[in-house]
Amino acid sequence: MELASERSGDGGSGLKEEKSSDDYTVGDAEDAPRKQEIIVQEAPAANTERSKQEAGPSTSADKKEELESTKAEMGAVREENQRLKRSLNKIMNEYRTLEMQFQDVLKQGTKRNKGNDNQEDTLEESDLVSLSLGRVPNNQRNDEKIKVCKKLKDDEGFNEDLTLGLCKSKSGSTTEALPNPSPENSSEVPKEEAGETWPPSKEIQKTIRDTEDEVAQQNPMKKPRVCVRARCDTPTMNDGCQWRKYGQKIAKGNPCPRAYYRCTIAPSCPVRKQVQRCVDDMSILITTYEGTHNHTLPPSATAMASTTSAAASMLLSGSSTSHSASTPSTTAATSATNLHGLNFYLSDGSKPRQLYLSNPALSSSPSHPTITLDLTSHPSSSSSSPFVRFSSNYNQPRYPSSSSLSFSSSSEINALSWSNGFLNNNNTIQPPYNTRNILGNVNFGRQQVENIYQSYMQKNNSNIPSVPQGGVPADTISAATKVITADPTFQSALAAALTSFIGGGVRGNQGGNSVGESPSLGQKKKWGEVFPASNNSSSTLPCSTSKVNGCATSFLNKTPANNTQTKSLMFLPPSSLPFSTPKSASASASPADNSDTTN
DNA sequence: CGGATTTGACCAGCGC
DNA sequence: GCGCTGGTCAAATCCG
Repeated sequence: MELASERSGDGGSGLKEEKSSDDYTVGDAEDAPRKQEIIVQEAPAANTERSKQEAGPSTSADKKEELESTKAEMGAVREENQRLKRSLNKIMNEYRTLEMQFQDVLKQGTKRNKGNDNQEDTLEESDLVSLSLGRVPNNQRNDEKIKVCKKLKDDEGFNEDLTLGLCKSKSGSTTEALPNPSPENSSEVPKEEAGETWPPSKEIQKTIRDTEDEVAQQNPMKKPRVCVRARCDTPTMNDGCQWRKYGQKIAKGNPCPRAYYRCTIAPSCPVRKQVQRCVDDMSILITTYEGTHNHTLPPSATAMASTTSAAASMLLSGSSTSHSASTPSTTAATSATNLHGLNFYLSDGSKPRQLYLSNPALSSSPSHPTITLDLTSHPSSSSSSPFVRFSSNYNQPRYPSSSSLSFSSSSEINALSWSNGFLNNNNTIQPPYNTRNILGNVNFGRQQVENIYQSYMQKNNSNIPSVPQGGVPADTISAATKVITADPTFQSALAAALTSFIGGGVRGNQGGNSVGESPSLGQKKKWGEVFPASNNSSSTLPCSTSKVNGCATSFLNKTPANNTQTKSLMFLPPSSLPFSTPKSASASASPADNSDTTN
């Protein structure tokens, strides 16, 4: 009832109409039980009404009519209920099938790699559903995952296994799920303005702003934000984009000022980012991206762009799904998201949770859905299990969902380059979090990651050179790869995320010949310029907007020392990293690595 | 001199 | 309605 009206009344964006049946079922699923309640509750109410009427002057014909209409109504609701149940069952069957495939691959991989798995992270396993493409220590691990699945399935509020970790998407593209099909969402389509130079005329700027305002008005929901947490000693993180600083403010609760940047690659690009040090750990740089690039991105920026884009899309579609909930504030909403073709199910939670956002200031915008990409290692993970984690965070009760996608190396050996590369420290100060809601937790072994990455890059005709292969059993890799590549949506989604991390490292591995970098961006700064002497973050805090600008994030901080350790995936020598310098917007384009680009 | 950065002022949203 | 806060603007300043 309420549900139906909300759904139909959501016209404006035309989004809902495009939602796949799968998406529907997510929201509907949750509502199914509620509908039953309603049905049950309705009957007595109707009876009461009838009894009142009986006492009154109404005729028996009227009563019959009313009774019949009520019955018909109930019947319709029941039918709808049944339909939803069937849809859910179908989805769950597909999910289980996929899960089984993964389990098989994992078992194969486990047999070959026993002994390397002791280093596996000891995260709150019972709370994480991990789909590991890498090494999985033992079958027990799998059992645990299955248990978790069951546990989740049994979760109250869910009529039928609604808490999916990963699910093949049946719906259309990510953009279809965007509530607001504004130009921002068409980052892949080169815009005419892309060739224009910044600063556009004031008229143009005004026009742009007006347009944005209109869009904003049409969409009460504010733009989703993608928050990237990374250890970084330099004031800003290099993300391959060109940024122009337009403001700085000291936010409440954080002594370090927050810097505001605009994307200057295209004059009309609405993308903005905020950069601030984490108040809890000054070595952590929190970069928040908002908006979607409406222009082509330099190769170096596309990786993170797709990742953040996907993350943003996840938020958007998640929010749209949440809209379907009849009582958002109380629902354990399970939202599905099409993340580059991959459905990330934002699993429920009775309360909104702040995951990984250790900087309240950055998450203070109440109506900004925020997804956090935590590139710092996880506090409770072992030293050899660095994490890169996605977590969405809606600051509203209506978005009580969170999800995480973590990339961790399972074995110490294979984790070397990863952990040393981008996930160097483990002393991240992060708020305690409840992983109960984290359902989609994917662990990848390095080799698997590389294969996925390669596959993705090939698929996308990337210039980025392939990753050198390591010594992981080929069939293990191929098996995992097979499964992954068998599902293009899964592949693309994973790749989108992975490339954002690997990209810089891989390119850098080319010893400065990185093809993917765009010299045009003027990022010709040398390592020394980027990482001025001090490794002491406190002295180089962006707080004071020092002239040091580019930051490859801590991913690379330890790189030089570790280059010799790994036989494959290594992170570049600093000199090959085109970091930005503070003094030029064009220089602030950082083709290197981790970046952001929101879409 | 042109472009980027800095920084105080201004505006809008939100909570009380 | 008022004050607080986040976000943005734009003149001043800096730098190559």
